[in-house]
Amino acid sequence: MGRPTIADIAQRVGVSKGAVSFALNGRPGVSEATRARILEVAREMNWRPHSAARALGGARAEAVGLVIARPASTLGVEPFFAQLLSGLQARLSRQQVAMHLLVVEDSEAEIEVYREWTSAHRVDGFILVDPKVRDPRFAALEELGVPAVVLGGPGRHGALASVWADDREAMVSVVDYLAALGHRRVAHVAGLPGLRHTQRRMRALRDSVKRLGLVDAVSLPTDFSDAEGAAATRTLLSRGTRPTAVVYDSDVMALAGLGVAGEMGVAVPGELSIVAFDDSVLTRVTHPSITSLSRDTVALGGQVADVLLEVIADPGARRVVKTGTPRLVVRQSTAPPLLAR
Amino acid sequence: MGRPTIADIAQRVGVSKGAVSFALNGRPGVSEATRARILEVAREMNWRPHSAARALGGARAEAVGLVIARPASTLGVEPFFAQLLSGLQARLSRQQVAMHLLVVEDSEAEIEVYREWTSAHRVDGFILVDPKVRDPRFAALEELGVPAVVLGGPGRHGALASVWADDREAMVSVVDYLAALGHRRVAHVAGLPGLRHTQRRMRALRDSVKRLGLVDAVSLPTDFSDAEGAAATRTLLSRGTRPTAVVYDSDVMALAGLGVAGEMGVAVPGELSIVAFDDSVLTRVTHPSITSLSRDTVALGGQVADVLLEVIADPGARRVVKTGTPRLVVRQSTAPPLLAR
DNA sequence: TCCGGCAACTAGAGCGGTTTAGTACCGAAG
DNA sequence: CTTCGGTACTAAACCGCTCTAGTTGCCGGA
Repeated sequence: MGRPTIADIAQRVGVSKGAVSFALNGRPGVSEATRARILEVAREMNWRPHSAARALGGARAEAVGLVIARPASTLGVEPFFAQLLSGLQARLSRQQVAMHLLVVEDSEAEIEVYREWTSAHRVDGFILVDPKVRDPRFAALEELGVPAVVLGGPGRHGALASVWADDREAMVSVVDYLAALGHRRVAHVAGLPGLRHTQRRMRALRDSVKRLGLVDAVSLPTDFSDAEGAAATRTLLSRGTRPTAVVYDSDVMALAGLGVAGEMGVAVPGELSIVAFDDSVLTRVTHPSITSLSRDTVALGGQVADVLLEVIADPGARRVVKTGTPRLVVRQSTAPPLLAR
Repeated sequence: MGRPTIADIAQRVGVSKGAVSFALNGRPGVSEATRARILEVAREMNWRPHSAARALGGARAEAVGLVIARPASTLGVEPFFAQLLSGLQARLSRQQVAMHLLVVEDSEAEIEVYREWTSAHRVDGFILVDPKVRDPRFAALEELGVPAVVLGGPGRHGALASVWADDREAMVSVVDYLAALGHRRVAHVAGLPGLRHTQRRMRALRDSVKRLGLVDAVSLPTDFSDAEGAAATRTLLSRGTRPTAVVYDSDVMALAGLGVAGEMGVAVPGELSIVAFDDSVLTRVTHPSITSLSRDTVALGGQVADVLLEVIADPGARRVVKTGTPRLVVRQSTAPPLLAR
């Protein structure tokens, strides 16, 4: 015989399948004596629920979906995703909720996966990352009527819940700090240009530069890889008038930039100050250590999980949570520019 | 009406459910004309299979499971997992196979999850990581009769498939290299002591030291965290006779060790050579850059996925794949010891 | 003309649960 | 003694799909 089913239990106890179902799900309809007997036999027979069968009946899948439309290789490069996963898992696994993970080519494929997993009751909700400027995924998810939470904001995702950090404020605080140190030419090695938060950071930089009367405000978009981060840094440092400070949209790129500076004989922080927009082990252990905007990505993952579980429990709720604004942790890579004028 | 089912299609086309099922699954039993008509209506109605219903009938879940028994926080710290995931995803998503991911407390909980997901047809197979010295998970998986591949080896996992790298040979090559440079006191900041590969590395170090007639061969176990890596380094460097070279079981710990050396005024590589057992962006971009054993973790993930898919396709197959031995990439953190005697 | 064989299709059981409608029984109230 | 109401339980439908055992109709061959 294969795995025991409730029918097997029912037969052994001498009751009907229905009674067994009631007993196992702790709902009324059986006496305490019978319930105890059924539970005992179930344990004895090593019975376990068949989630597919439950799903057929319309029950929860006890899983959430995370579909990422990036080249699979970026998963490994950026600590961000790993930490996010880490935070998500910490919260989800406490409730015995699993996570369905898939990396796809593009948003179109991503939407297709949303459709499939939803109609197959494979997951109870989705986590949407990397919101883009005109993002077709919002509408798709709303149309499916499936619980979802958008990581990154603010607002404007229709009725979807979201968890977001204030990128604008963060960028402003960085530029303010650099300006206060005496920097007048600040450059920005940005991430993927299609992403909303990249756009927000670029805009915040431009606005700050104007407000503070600084000279330069170039933002170079990249794909977040160390290679493009290094290339962008090389471009910036090869110019006639170099920036005296560079803000990187990720810690990996900042690290790569630091390497390029060393290679080109540009002293950090003497001739060039470096700020990373993301904090991790990497920024702490290098020499010089890198001044970073620190946000607790693991905690962020936890919050996202929380909000998603809430929305799943009560699909009416529209939660928009703003997480703590990343705060600047000053380390050795920033200093007043030597040649301030 | 909710989502369309094959019954809806059948009604619309004017055939039976069975005919629709045959048509959609490309099996004989319907004429080409009918098949075309059914496929068209299915597309028109935006039909998608309900995987739970299929799973009930015993079909593939088109998903594999990865259950990790480590504190969720380590996921974010170590590039290893992120890269592994990256490689796994690259291969799996090509076949539209998803991944069920869960982080649990301990091996016991892990085994329980194996039981549940297996009996619920939630996944078609498992990837087992971090094989331990006396590991109850092998027997559990075999008993369940579910396809699985063990990452780490060699052999001795009963009938389970495995993918492994030769840790012993790798460690030997490191110690040989250090000895050739003139080092006589080599220390080892190891990973979790319960893991098989940690044991193998420790044994390989002891054997090499004996074979080469070196002086010292201490291995300090840690939990892979940067904190314990730093602490272990502090311990080693506080001794009366310091090691002149330290081998770290992970890149994060090597980085932390490098930081500690700087903090204690120990010159690298002058007074201390550092080797990392894992390669990633981290080791490349620091100053000095760190000599590392480089293995392509992303490719490793791909191989694991391949083997698992094979074993799922043909459960009889017992595949044991040995991946390329990590090779030493020499960078700036290793040099002959200044005070060789 | 009749029969065998095959292609094309149908009916319906089955997968493992959940859930609803219905039944049997019991004690208390009228 | 009947009636009511509640508890404890059963039988069976149902979820969406797969798959087997039939059934039908048509064609070719003797």
